[in-house]
Amino acid sequence: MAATIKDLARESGVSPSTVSYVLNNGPRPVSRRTREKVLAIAKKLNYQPNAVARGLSRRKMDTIGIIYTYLDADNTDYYFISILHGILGACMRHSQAATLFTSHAWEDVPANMPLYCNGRCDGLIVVAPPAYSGFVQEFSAREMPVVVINEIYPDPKVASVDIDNELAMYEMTQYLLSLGHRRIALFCGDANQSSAVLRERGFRKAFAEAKLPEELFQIVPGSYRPASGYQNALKVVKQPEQQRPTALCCASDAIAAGAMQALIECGISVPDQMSVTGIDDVPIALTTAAPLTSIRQPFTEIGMHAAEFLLARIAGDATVRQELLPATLVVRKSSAPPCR
Amino acid sequence: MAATIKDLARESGVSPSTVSYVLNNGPRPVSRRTREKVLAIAKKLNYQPNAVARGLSRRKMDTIGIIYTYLDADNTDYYFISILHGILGACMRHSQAATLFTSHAWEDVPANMPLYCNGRCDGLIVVAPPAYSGFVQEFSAREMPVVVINEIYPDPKVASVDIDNELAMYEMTQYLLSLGHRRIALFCGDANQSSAVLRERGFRKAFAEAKLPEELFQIVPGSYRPASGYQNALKVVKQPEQQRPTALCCASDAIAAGAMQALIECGISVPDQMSVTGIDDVPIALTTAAPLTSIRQPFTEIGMHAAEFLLARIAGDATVRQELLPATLVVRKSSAPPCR
DNA sequence: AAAACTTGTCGAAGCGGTTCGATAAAGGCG
DNA sequence: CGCCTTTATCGAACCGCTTCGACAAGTTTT
Repeated sequence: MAATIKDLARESGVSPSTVSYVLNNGPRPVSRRTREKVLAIAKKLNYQPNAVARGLSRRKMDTIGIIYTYLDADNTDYYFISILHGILGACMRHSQAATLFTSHAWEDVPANMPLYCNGRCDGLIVVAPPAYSGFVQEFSAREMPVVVINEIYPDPKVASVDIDNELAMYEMTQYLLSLGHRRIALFCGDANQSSAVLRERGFRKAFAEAKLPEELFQIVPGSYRPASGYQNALKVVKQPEQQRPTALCCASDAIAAGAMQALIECGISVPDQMSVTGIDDVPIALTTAAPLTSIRQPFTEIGMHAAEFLLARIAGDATVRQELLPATLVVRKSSAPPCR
Repeated sequence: MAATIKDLARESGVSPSTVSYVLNNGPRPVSRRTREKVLAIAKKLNYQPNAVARGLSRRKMDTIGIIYTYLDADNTDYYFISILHGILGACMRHSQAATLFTSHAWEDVPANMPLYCNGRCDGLIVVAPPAYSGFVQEFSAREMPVVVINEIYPDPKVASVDIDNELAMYEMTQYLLSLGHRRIALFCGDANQSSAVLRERGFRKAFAEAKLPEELFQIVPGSYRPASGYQNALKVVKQPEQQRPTALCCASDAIAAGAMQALIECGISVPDQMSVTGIDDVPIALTTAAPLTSIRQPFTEIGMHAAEFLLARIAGDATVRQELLPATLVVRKSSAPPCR
């Protein structure tokens, strides 16, 4: 069995409390002789403090929880793992552990609320919940610090990290317009994600500012998955060539990859006959038939900042931050001026 | 503050121990009246047992740990997230939490040994460590149950889950030979992963059984990343057409995607001028210029089985299982008979 | 009817730490 | 040299829950 603080106390001839003071460097001073003796014995016994006992006593487990749902591997793989990487990096730097909570659907989350708040975690990061989910505020009611990733929560008391989705799509649309495209289709993401709503808004804004008539663009609802892009592309392709858009502006790289697959199958070459753009800049963007023009999301930073915010709040910092991180346009070969 | 078992006891006029018996259905019997009274109060106070106190008392946290390293997002994204999905699914079914431990390199893992064994976790899953890492056995020495994913550990006392890598590559090679290919290049994965070693062995075995001379195949060392496939493909392409292989048999889809990118850039069409195959069957296999012929790894099942094994051991089952899960060939458009 | 269980409950100890109050020894100061 | 402060240590209480021993009351067994 693992050595306990009592074993150390007995072996080194001092009381358990003194051992504790040595191990934690305080809060009471310890004489040099005692300190060295205890540390030597600790090393000899290969002592490791029990995190659970420590957590119970301090009411702090040095652990944060991460809540997400496994929607669809095609969609969430790179996105989630990169954010996770950012979160875990920050956790490691601060010697914190991370516990993962998953469920099949966001609807299951409220029922598990007690699970998240049973003392195991000191705070929570919620990754990409549906727009403005109500359960987020319940955590505050339970005095559980929370940071939301992937949307800026309307309640300024909820910390959140995201990119400026509206601006991102605004810039992408402007870029396509600057190439000379006039008829552009927007392939939207899941309407229940605030990112999808904001991206659509950015798209419309660019058109409005360019004073182009609404007839020129098509807003095609869908989801963030490749299948959505595939199906929507097939529909668009059926349109008579006069009305057909010259560019598909997709709300994600996954959508764009699906769309491009459909175009290839229909014998439409990218970018000669059709430009295609995505958002996210995930690895899939590099392996499509024509590498994707996209907007790079700083996933790792997003995760890292979220974790840093959360840890600061847990440590007592009362400021609630809501942060938009910069996203940058990456031009590749899937976009070109229209040939018509 | 959250209600404790003492609050319940006071409110319902019984002792804390009786409350505990009610909440846990035992181990002592409780009268129906008392039970109902306590449960009513618990509901009224929105009581949630503190997992940390419970864990300390029972010496069981209902948590498993997952150890992995974040090598490279291009490589590990889908692979890891799918395994994670399988693990978490099993955890949720058994009401267990999962804590993630990451580090930049496997070399850092031994130093963190105490962190993994400080009472936080009841057992560990190690995902894809370098071949036969020594630290795995240290866990056994600390009486910490462990399951290794991605290799069958030589020590039969270490539980492990994997596919039959040798057989998988053997079948893929046989398939290419059956198409009529004779000159085939194997693009290997990281030599320190046992999967890479076994896949190479399967490749050689197929050639040996077909009684084909060794001159016909080329074994090209590399890593599991796309860049490795890209660079190795560029080298292969430079060979005079007479000696150049007619098929690139890649040890992973990521390698194959990189290789295909290079072939496209060199104007070599797949599969007409060159067949390309992968292993893993991850989403990237569907978005390459020609969809990849690959071998499907049951990632989710691998994770699920690993978690089930681990939880069974934690629950007291002494049997140590080492399991090979079936992997299946998926033929797509990146492979065809050679044209020469 | 006494002995032997069973049922239902309580108090106390324990899990492995942290931390507060008390205390003794050592050092500083007028 | 007393008085006060600082330093170093100990014992005990506590974090919130589980579980064991004890015991009273009710139920069987012999």
